[in-house]
Amino acid sequence: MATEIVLRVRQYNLAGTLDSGQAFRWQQVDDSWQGVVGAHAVRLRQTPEGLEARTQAPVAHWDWLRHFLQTDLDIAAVLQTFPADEPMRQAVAACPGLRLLRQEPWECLASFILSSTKQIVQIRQIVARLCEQFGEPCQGDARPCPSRAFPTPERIAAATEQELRDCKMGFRAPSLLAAAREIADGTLDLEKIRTLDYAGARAELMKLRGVGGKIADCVLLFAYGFDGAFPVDVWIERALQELYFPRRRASEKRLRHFAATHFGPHAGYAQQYLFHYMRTRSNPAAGPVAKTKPRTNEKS
DNA sequence: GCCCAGGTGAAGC
DNA sequence: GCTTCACATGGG
Repeated sequence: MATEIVLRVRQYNLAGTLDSGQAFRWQQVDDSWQGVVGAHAVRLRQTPEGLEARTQAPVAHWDWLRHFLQTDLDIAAVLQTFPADEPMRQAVAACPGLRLLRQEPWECLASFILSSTKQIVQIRQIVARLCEQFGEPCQGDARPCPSRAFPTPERIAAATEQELRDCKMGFRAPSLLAAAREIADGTLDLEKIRTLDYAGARAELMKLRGVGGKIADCVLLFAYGFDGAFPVDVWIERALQELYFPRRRASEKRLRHFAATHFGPHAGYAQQYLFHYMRTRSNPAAGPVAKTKPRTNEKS
């Protein structure tokens, strides 16, 4: 049993990865990142050797952490499959070592149900309230700040809509409640999703209220490892429009088709680099990003 | 105050 | 098929 390990890994940008809008429970504390993986409260730190991890309570092994962080993935091999165009080159250069995590499906699904038309900072706040309210405390001494596991579907299913709304999730509360109930009563089997192909898995998730194509793709990519899933949100739509179709307005359907054919077998990875690039390329001190509202056929 | 946010679903044409 | 709108809430 141990509480510390160093995971030797290269080309891993821990801060970029934990802060890139795929997971919502990681908080920077000094030079470390504090979060919860399953039932484990853990603190991570980037070192020259790799990633140093410290858990709140002793653990028998570290497979759960390697899996979550995907430290065994050959990122160089993934990058080689990206199209050799200028936007991708810049996106990768903007955050070398950016990775995809492999999250627990329920937590990922629930988090992204809560994500719609919310800024990432607000999603974090809602998820934090939800965990504080309904999550089981993690083992070990949690001072100074309490750490809790993500609440189970059963626990959420047992809550009232008003209790969920009290976590400030607004109109997303009925969707979260319905999803929790379907999983708790076995109507939806999140483990079975693993056995389906991409289209089948996506269709299965989209049966849930409040889960459309975008959220389904996020869950397929961030929790199930469908690398071809390519979530298109407002940032990615803007990225594709500006970087690949600068002269004419492309329909959403056209953008989706382009995304599905241009970025290769690890399109989801490419998407994450583009997303992070778009979100961070503007200098906050220089003011907001120029928001060009999509127009119908700008005259050049 | 105003605009927008890792959207979705329903209603209108 | 496409466009518009409501839906809660809060950051900037």
